[in-house]
Amino acid sequence: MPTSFYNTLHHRLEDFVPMHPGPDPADAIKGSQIGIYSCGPTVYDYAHIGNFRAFLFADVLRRYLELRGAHVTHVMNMTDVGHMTDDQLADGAGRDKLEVAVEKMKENKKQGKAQIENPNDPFAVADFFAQAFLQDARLLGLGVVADYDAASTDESKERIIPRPTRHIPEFISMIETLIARGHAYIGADGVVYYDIRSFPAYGKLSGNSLEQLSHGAGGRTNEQAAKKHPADFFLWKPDRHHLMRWPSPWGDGYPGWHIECSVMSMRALGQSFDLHTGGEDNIHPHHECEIAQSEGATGKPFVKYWMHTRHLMVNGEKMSKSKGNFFTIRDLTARGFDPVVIRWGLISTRYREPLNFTIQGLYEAAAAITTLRDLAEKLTAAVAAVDEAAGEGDFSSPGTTSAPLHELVLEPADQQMLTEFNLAMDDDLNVSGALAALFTWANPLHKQKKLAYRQARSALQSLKKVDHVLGVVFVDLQALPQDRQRQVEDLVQKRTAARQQKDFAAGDMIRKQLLSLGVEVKDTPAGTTWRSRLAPEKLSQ
RNA sequence: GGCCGGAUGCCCGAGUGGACUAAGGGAGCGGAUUGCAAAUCCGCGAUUCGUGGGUUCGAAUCCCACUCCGGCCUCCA
Repeated sequence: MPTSFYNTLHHRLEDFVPMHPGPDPADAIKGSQIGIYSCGPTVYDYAHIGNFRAFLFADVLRRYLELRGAHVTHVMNMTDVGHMTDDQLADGAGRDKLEVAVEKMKENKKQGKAQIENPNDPFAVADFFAQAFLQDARLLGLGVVADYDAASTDESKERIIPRPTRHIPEFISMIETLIARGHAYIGADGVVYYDIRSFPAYGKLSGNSLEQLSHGAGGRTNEQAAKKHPADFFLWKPDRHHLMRWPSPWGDGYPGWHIECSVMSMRALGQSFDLHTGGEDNIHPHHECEIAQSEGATGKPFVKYWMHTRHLMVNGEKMSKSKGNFFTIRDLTARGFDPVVIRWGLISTRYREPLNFTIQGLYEAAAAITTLRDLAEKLTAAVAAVDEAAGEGDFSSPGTTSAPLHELVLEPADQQMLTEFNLAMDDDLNVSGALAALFTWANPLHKQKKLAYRQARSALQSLKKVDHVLGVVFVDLQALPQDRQRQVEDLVQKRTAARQQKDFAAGDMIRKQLLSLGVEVKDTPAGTTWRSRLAPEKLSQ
């Protein structure tokens, strides 16, 4: 069963074979070294769920390859160079986006809701939103950010999540190379342009020909006397008045918005690497231009597999601020949805299908995750009971058990589930199909009253494996704030007291109160327990 | 105008020629359990896959036409 992905470069499903395969000829992914570069966020504002769909798709890809035994080096940029807002004059007219962000910050400061010390400093503004992004990404469990946090030096962090403003000299040097190799020229206006006619493959990724591009009916490839071809794009633009600017051989100015990914990806992953991901809007022009730049500069094939995710819709419409269907991660967590729910909502639809995001969908996600977490709890308890008796210690933390997890021989049912899960994932990351395999497996376990130790241990191990990809079961939920926790415990006690006196009306009232605090109680023969809900109380009509 | 996707039950969403009397999740309904809940258990629900043709022994799956929806074509994940 070959692993296949849809490669945008060739517009078809292709078997995935890593450039640096593992030792086993029957399974090239196991033990392979795989480089992935993902187009990351721009840090002019808070990232929204649409952005995160793209980042999470890359995360699922990366985690699945890890599950298959690959050593993945995952790189994601964070664009902090201000690019332009105006699409009518594509070659860098209009206002700088960071300039807009700076204005907004200044306005906030005036209104007393200052977010940073000096809102005039574009670097500080970019840094503010970069930190906000990292926070959101941690909540959603992006592996690349975990790598970043675990990295011990600034340089290693910079390889994992590079920031363009820290690599300007490298951009300049690549532009010089492109000029030297005849792929770039200085226009009559002093701007350095890429000469797309020097790179005949330009347009391959999006299925465009140069002919079509020059006659684009969108009318957006504006004729400019300074350029040789209307679709030539700029690499460096001298502009002494630009907010962020750096010295260069072509005058003080700023880089084009494609060069950063060419430079930073090759810097971390080498001149040729396996996978490059992004949103579908990146295909043209961004990735098209990246290929032209990178291959123009090195003369080598740049990326083997290009993967792009479809855009996200909200309630059947394009997400936009004016329609009121624009969500950030903090919007949703503030409403009481746990980040795991958001993660599930964004990954459970296959990346190449358009995703219609709804609040209803988040409730469904919460229900599905709760089922799996309940099962995990049951399995863990069954295993812990025996381990404790045998003095084997805590199974849930690897390394403390006498039998390391990876040496376990799995039960046939578990093995079958993993096989089916992988089969679906091998089919261009069919997450929905993979989840079906998981639930089909989970249901009988749920129903089973008593679990044998062997069975529970094997099942737990299997669930952990698939959760390496899903990242929603064996992760901590958002903790209640201290004061809220005390309030909850107090209420639970009051309820227990009321119930002991058979005052069920009072008890039920308190249960409702707890529900509105995001907490549900469970009465068992052993007593009352409570836990946080993954989704807020549904407003009843 | 060019290029590219999509349409499956109440909702989300697999399935791309025969094991489909269509996976899985959610919501719903009836019953068991419960002080009532939650969780769990048992049971129920698409003779049908946007519409119309065609190919085939056989189609959700292939072909043609049509309708509708969405994306990209130098802001965008």
